[in-house]
Amino acid sequence: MSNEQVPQDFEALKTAILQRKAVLPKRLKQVAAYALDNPDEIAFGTAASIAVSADVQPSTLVRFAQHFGFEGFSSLQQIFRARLRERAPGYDERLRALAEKGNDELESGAILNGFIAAGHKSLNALTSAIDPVRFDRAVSILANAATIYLIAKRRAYPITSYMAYAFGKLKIRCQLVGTAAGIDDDMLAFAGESDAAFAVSFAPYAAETISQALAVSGKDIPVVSLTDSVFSPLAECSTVWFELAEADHTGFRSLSASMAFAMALTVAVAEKRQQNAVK
Amino acid sequence: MSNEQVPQDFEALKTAILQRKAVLPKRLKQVAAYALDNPDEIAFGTAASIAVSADVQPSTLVRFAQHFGFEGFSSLQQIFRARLRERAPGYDERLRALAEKGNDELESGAILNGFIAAGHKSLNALTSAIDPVRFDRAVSILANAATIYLIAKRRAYPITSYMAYAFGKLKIRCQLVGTAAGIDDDMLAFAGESDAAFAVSFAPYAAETISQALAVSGKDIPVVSLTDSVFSPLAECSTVWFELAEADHTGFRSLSASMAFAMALTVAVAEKRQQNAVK
DNA sequence: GTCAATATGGAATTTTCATTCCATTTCATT
DNA sequence: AATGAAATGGAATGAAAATTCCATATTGAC
Repeated sequence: MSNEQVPQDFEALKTAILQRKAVLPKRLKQVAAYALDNPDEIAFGTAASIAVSADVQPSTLVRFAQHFGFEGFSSLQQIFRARLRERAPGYDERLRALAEKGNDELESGAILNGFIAAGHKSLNALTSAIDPVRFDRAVSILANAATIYLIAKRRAYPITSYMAYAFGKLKIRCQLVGTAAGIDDDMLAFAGESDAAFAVSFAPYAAETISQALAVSGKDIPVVSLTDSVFSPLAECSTVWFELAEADHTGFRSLSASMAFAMALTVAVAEKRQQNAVK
Repeated sequence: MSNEQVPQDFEALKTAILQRKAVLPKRLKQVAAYALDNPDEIAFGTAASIAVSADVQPSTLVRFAQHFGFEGFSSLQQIFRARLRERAPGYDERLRALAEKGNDELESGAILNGFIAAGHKSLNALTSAIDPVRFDRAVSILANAATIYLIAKRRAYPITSYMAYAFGKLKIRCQLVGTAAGIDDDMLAFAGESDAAFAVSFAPYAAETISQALAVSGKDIPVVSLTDSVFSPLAECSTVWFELAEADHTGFRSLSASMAFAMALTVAVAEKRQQNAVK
């Protein structure tokens, strides 16, 4: 519709979607979220099948495509297919073999294999999902903080709780926000401009996590965050944020990839601090 | 046409094609070569477009698929699509890449890759380390418990904290032991013979975890445990125990595999409870 | 509250595509 | 060389899919 140019690759499309997501009408926003969260489905599905799983009409998909300047759904789909084509070669067929083997075994064994497979998948996704430059920026921010505030509730809490343990061992000052609901805000009141925060939240986002991250960023304290969708409210109030969708097994998600990410961040921060100290 | 079974994944198909390549008629051989050389084209193209670039008739593609036992071209194509969905660089491949270029990349990026690789390695080890029969026994024990006591400190604490969250969601009664040091023992005093405990501890073993596990097992309460060595004091006082060594990156360990294990155990327990309830 | 503009659902339409069918060619066997 | 069987090309068919269109619903401005 607009005379802006049509996105030619996935990155450009993603940017365009994010830019306009706030202005999009309800159903189109729904499609936008679905598309960015399930790019593979768009690549392989048919308009009808996608419509069902995104819970919209097929015509809405066409409209969505046209809103972004494509001729129709099909040409939009090309972008998602090209993205898959261009992924670096290298295949891990083991995952599939593993998933198959599980079936005739004991049911609980199958469950274990399922989570192992999901873990592998998540870790693989992590490789491509995290931009090293961005990661490095996040590390710098946290490395320069006097105190690192770790904000997470519920499903995300184990991640920061582990980071708190590791930071402690590494002699880096941090404050775990997320235990007793009452005192959290009091702790955050101490945070100042020389500090930084790391917030984690997955859908459905804990309201407290969001409001605390907002409060902190409102005080001009840099916020690094980890979340599972580009539409997360955390993304909006963060200096640097990462999208990491953990693969699920029968609807349940483990934290395999998140834990790897958390540890990498923790160790990288410690490393950078040491470098800074030497200078 | 043969009554061999239809290949279900790309590897099997590839093997089948290579095996029969010599016996294939001219045009089908041509298709075979094209398919293995341009798998991406098969995945995304239409029969017509592929026919043009492979220089055969569309009908030949259908025949080719049927020769290998598929119903038609479309079902063959599914194999090629599945391959793209799941393709991801293998962890050993990544390790090699990491070792090669490691230096000129950003250091923090290398750290992340290191933890991802370690995660893959740990998950792989998990596959062979856990005996399904034993796992099933552990599941039974915990499924029959009125209340599950989750015992863990320090590095192991995030694991049980996540299990506590998941059990809560699944409406399974559990008690997290490991938060405030003072009240732990008081909580455990309530544990009775209809309960069970799950203890996690890695070297250097937290004294409290051990003594609490001992106390519980002394009351004839079954204990399932997760630890990182056969010499762990936890192994001695446990009804069923699992050894899980998490791979490390430059001396630091993440919890990728432990988290997968914990989730598998949690979900398997919930599953078994549901089964028991139906009977 | 009214009206216009925009968005949405769903059926109707058109296009695209895989598959089938059959006439013709190629190949192996004698 | 003759014959039958297998393979091939290409048009015809019918199914499936994307797209369009229109009636209805929703939203926002005054």
